[in-house]
Amino acid sequence: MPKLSFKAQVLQAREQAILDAVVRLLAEKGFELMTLDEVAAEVGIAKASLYKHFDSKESLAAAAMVQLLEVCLAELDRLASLPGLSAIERLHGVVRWALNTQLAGQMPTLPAQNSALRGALLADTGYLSRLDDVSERLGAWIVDAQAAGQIDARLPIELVLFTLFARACDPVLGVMRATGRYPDQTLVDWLLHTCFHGLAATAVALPTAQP
Amino acid sequence: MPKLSFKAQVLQAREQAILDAVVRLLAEKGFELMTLDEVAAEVGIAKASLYKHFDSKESLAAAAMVQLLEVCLAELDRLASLPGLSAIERLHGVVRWALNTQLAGQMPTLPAQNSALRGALLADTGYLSRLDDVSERLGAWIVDAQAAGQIDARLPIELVLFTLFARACDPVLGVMRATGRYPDQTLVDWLLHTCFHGLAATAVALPTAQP
DNA sequence: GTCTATATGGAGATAGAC
DNA sequence: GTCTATCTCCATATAGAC
Repeated sequence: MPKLSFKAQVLQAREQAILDAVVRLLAEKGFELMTLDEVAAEVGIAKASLYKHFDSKESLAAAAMVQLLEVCLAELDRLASLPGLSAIERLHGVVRWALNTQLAGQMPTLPAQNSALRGALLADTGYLSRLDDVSERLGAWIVDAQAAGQIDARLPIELVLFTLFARACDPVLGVMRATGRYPDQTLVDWLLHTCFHGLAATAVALPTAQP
Repeated sequence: MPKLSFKAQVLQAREQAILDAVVRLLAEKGFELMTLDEVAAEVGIAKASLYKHFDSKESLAAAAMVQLLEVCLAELDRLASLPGLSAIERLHGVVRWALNTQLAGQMPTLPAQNSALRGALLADTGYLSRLDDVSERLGAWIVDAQAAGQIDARLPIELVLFTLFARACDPVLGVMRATGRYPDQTLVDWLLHTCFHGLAATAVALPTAQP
């Protein structure tokens, strides 16, 4: 790739700072309640300057979602590269990563059916292609796990996939955390357990807290 | 109770129509995107007239949420009155009712942590007392189900309770429905199954579609 | 209580100097 | 590209006649 001038590097770093702030604010307040004034304030630039980097609030949020998917894809790469993991163990790893990302305040909730953001995302090919990529790779693991008798083969792949997406932003984590009664990693273990084994009593051991 | 004059009855019917519209719009678009113009249009009255019935958008939404909790309490009454049901069967019944309510477009999503609605709800004693009521009654069933070995006794009651609330508005239902590939009741059965038994393969039979 | 008309404020987006 | 200042729209909320 071409060498970037110092100025271009500064510019890119600023854009990165903007996207980080947007991801955080999307996770904290959601698209509707996030204001560009807040974004500008958090980055430390003028609101008007945001428009030199992005066309609109929607495109700004879409770029942030693309960045999140990139981070997700990197995690999928990491899990895929770990030797000796079964398909279900990789899926556990993804959910654990997602819940920890949520704990870190960096997991936006899924855009509601009616949000203005939804339309922008569906029109953004960069977003869609990465979403497809994530779905394809998770889908393959789901198929493998079903073949291995680890995921219920009576459930359609897409149901499993959407459920994993939904659990990544499960509001239960935030509400339970707000009680202040349990360590973060215990909550992650519990949610991981209820995601794959439900609320019913089972012979399955609860996962023990992992970093 | 005192007999209502005809005029008072008309007034009460109008308030009921308003609350129904608000519940529907809250379910469809959420609090932030719901506008009072829409509410007024749907009811067929002028926007200003809404303010003769309710002080603000927040109090209007809070009244709608109270109404939803009333419907929920009535369903809890109904399930409690059915003879011969075990605690877990009653909990299944509640989740099934919630999912069907969501299918009917009458289940608003939980207010986000940061929403202006949240503050209004936490300040509304009518809402809080009914929420406590629902929580108490579900909590008792959860304790019973844990004692009977039907709900995992290693999970705190509040975790189970919050999970049930979250599953009532699970976005997976709407997304799966949008694919148009599966009958509504099949989706309800699947979500009921994943709520209590998770995504993992089990020896448990899938629930068969119920009305 | 219901209406039409209006006030008010907030947030996305733009203008134009530097 | 960044800034200050401004425009514009839209949604909540209110005024005042009937």
